[in-house]
Amino acid sequence: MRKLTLSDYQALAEFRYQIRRFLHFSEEVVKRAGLERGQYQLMLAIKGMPPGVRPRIRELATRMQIRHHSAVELVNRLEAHGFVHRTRAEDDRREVLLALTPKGEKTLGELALHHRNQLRSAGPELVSALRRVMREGSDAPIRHSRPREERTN
Amino acid sequence: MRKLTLSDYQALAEFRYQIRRFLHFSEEVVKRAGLERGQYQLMLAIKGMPPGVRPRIRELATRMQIRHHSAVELVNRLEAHGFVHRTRAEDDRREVLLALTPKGEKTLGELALHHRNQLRSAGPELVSALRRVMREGSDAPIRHSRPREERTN
DNA sequence: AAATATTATATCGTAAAACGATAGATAGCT
DNA sequence: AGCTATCTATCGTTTTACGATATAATATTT
Repeated sequence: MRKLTLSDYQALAEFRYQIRRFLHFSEEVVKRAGLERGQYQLMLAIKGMPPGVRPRIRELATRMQIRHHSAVELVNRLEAHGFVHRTRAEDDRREVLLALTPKGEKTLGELALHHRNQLRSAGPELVSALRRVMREGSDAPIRHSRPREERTN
Repeated sequence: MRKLTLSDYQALAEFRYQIRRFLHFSEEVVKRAGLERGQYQLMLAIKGMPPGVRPRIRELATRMQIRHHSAVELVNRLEAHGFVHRTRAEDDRREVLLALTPKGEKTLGELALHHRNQLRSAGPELVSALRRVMREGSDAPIRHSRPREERTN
């Protein structure tokens, strides 16, 4: 808990590497489909919104962990390209509700499928990298006597 | 395999959310320490480089999944702030080897500790979100008869 | 009901991080 | 030696998010 060992650093670095690999993959696929990286994620957030939550701008901003006005800009671009459309909420007319257009549905469907497949194959490595971060330097003392073989590939 | 169910989308979206939460946390902590977000990661990559690999620019670019010249710029800024220093490799004088300065070591140490603690607490959610992505829509048919309760919190 | 505060969305100018194109320097090959 | 590949660097640009600020609708207070 006090200080980190070299193995801790390696675990953290490996985890970061795995995340960046996934994100990099994502960016590639998304760009090849003609979208910005955030656009896919926002569409996914709309479609995959937890049940019972209305897809407002603010809600999406939270899910994206960005400021609401950054979400606005993203939605502007998505709408301009016909992936999404806005509708004012009837009850609270400040709210703007987002929905995917058929075009958006189609594009999202293809991209999401790619992503799931990628995660199916890259998932285990990601999990084990994270597990190692969580495990390293735990209360249980590290067995220096028999260092575990860590394979990078 | 063919098409995605709503549950698939929710799983993917939840996973993305968890990742963004972690990255957002990271960015906050890093910025509060006066660094850019990439700077911590690059220092981590130097320190946590797999054993036997020399910390060249190119190697770090790979680990960061960015172009080498983006890594160059990052290193420029890191060096300018005294976190890192370059040395030419003796044998191959094209190579630039990176090393952390004492200041860099100290800053990295603190940040890495925060990150590990965060991953200790947020890790399980991340793992389960990923697990769900991997599991959903598997060969095993989905039991529509008794829908599983998914809790979001 | 008017005044005020709060919440939701939007606009504008700016900054940071990465990129593409390109250059320069060293090493390896024939 | 000359050609090619590799490693690092520079420059100008794009992208993405941000801060500051604005507008509109709703809620609260007096």
